[in-house]
Amino acid sequence: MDIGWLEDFLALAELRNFTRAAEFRNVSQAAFSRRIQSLENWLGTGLIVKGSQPVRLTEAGEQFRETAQVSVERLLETRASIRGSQFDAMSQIRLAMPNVLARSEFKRILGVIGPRTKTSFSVIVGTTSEVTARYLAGDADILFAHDAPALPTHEALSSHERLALRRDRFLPYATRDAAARERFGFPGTPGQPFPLIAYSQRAYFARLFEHVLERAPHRPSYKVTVQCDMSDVLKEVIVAGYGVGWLPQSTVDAASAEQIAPVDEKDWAMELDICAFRPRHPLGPKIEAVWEALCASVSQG
Amino acid sequence: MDIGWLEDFLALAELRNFTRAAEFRNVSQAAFSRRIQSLENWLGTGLIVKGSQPVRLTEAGEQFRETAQVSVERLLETRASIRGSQFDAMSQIRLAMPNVLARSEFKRILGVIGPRTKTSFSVIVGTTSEVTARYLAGDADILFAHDAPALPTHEALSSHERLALRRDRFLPYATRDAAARERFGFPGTPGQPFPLIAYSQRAYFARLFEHVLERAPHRPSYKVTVQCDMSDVLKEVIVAGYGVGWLPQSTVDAASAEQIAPVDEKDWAMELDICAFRPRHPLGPKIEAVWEALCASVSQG
DNA sequence: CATGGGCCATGCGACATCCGCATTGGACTT
DNA sequence: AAGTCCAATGCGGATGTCGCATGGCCCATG
Repeated sequence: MDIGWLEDFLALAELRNFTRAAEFRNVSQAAFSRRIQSLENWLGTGLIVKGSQPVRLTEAGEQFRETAQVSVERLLETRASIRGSQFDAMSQIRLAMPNVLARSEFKRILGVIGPRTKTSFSVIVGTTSEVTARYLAGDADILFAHDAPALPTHEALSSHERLALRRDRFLPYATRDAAARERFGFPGTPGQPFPLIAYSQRAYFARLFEHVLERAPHRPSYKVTVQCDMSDVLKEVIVAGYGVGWLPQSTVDAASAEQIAPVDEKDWAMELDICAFRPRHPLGPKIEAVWEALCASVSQG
Repeated sequence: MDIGWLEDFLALAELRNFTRAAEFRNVSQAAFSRRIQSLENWLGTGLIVKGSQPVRLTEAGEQFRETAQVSVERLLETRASIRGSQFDAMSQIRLAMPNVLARSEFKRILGVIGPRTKTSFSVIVGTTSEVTARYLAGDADILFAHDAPALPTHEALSSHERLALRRDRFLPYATRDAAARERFGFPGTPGQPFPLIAYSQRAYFARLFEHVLERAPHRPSYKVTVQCDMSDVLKEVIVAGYGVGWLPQSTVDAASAEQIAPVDEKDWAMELDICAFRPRHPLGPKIEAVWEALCASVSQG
């Protein structure tokens, strides 16, 4: 029996919906459903009332929920405590950040925290949801991520300390070539869709994009030209003139800025923060020093 | 993180020896070692002091031991409790027994318990260690097994209720063919080994056999002819005249008794019990009724 | 100091499990 | 009655785990 199953069950008991709970737990709905079945099989009894909407727990499910909660909490707390007492001897600090920040921001972050500490760093990179899950699972000490207050990266991060390092903007870019920009016709009309360089379905930026559309003056019409979950790849495609795509301003360096420019900033941009997250409990002197350096860099401007 | 890892760690903390703990947990030493590593990796710190003999826990290990103990106990207790409250609705009673008992004793057992209950039975069969492990893991309600008080089937069974159903004897058999028996020369001498039909290394009966040898008047010399972990297979080989092999008397039915007979019973036999085991906590009305039927069958003779 | 035995770690190939995708089956809504 | 939302399941592929065999280490013993 995996304690991940317990966490799955707790998420399901909380959200009362397999699909949302699966999303929360960062697995497919299919896998999630089977994990709950595995847990029921281990217990030897059903936890969920079949064919009820929304999900309801059986009597056994209610009884088990408390034990699951207590056990998971105790195990995770003990792990955190042990890790905390080991921090002095810890050889390296583990940072997690999505690919886009690893490329555009890591140098800056290292400039802030590097000089003040003698430890080495281990950097976990991947998609936003991947690194967030790994941070929440305790695989990293500090998480860096884009985060819009209106659209949190992950609900579970709300119980963590959040430090906005600096402002960023998420806005549409296109090549500077006037003829191409004219041809795209952004933001388009229902009859004339513009070519969109889009994020993959599950990416955090895809959710941000949806959010932008919902708050826009009108729903534009578009046709997806290229889809990918890495901003840097999308940027290259935009540079090559294949269409319009949303990028965090921070990823557009001087070289790229010569080739691409924002389109119609006013209505289609979204403010967001580049944030650092850390657990609220003490993390040992070295990591605390790093965190203080981050805080200081913010307050100093 | 699997709670099996926690049970592994608790066994190791208790026994202070990887090899014994692995045996206790019914896995290879290699797998056991890797599971401890997995747990250490999940915790992010070492639990075992490297290069110490016997095994010693680190400070973190001592700290984690208590949490592991509490969490495992709580989870298993809650499972048992939930299962207990579900017993009325339980469709079938789960019996576990080694192959040899499934073939020779199940009919008798069913004759005792079958008439008094209306539920159906699910029978888990396998090697003794397999079914014992599954019973201990909660996959069965009642375990049937051979058990010699001097050589318990599994240490963990000592905390379970034990009911000796009837006596059995573990003793050497050979074909009735006089010429062959003469040729075997059992119990042999250092110079003239007898042909042994032996149990596989890890089988419970292999341990019993070793125990018999240790208590025998002299250490005989033998040569393994055939090795297998199923008594019934060994019996066929003995019938075919390939050598001498130890069998539980209960497996020798009338048909076999015409072809094989014990050899030198006095010094090479061992008394053992055919036992039923059950957890000490209440198990619900149906299973309690079965247990009472078993008890009654013993006291009535 | 050399040797042997007990003990834990690891390379390797085989096997089981778990995952994601796509789809089905079922209940409820419009 | 068609549409929508939701959980369960068949299937192919990836990932992890196992046992076996072996290697390296320490310690006890001659």
